[in-house]
Amino acid sequence: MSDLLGRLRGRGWRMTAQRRVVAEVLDGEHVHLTADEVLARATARLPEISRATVYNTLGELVSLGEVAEMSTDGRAKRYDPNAHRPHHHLVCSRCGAIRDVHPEGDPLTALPAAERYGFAVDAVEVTYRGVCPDCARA
Amino acid sequence: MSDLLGRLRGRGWRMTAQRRVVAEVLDGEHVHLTADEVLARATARLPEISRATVYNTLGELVSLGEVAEMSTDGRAKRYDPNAHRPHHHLVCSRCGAIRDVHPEGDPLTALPAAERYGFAVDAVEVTYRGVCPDCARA
DNA sequence: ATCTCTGCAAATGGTTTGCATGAGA
DNA sequence: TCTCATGCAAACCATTTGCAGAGAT
Repeated sequence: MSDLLGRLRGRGWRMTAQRRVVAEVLDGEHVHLTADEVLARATARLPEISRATVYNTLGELVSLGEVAEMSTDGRAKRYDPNAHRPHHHLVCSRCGAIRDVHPEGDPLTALPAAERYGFAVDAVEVTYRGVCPDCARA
Repeated sequence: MSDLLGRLRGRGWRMTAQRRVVAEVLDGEHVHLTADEVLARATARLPEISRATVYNTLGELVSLGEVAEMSTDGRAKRYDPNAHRPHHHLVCSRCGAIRDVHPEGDPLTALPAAERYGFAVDAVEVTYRGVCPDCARA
């Protein structure tokens, strides 16, 4: 729990039952749910929530900068509530498990000026891929 | 030109007019086309090529390891023919322009063992984001 | 009271698939 | 010849949108 709801309230975000449930479902560490998974968990707590509302709310949280969209693997986008603290991702190539990681050093400095093509670089996304302990054991 | 076709022929890849055109369209440096763009350029050279064939062929090139799929931004996947030489991407946040870049040092070493959660890490994808010179000027 | 969020359902965009035909090795 | 790639169209999946009504501030 990293108090996503508290932060949202502090920003004067309009609160409704649906929006609260989406934020609750999303809050935590190492959480990377798809929109569909968010809908499923939200429906469990509040049956009268609709798919469109989940998408609307996710989109809003993303544009508020409170949730980050990961377009990592094939199909559906995943939503990561840890947008306020920069981190990277470690993904299992077999089962798709995802962990948040914090590399040492500033990844931006790894790109030499000669390789910047005149871009003003201000962010970097890093995804490490490998096999998780559970899959390695099996 | 990095001779994608030559490599494919060398691997005994079944050659047809359609497959050759897709490979030709894709070959080069800093090429990151969507399936739709590949179809458009392929159609210009060979009108009787179909969308399904483009998708089939792209999928096959990806599973052969000759082309890499980038799931970077929002909508459509992009296809990168430089899969044989590891590199990262530099993307313009405004216009979406993409360049291939080659950071110094091994990016894999940037992830401390204590942050690996027991994973056997074997690859890393890096996307730098910033504003390209053209957009900065405007 | 006002402003907007919500639900429904239909539309959209990207990608995949089934099947009969036709071309490669 | 025998296999497999192709084309067409329909299916699919994730996501977006229009609209009328309910709900929050």
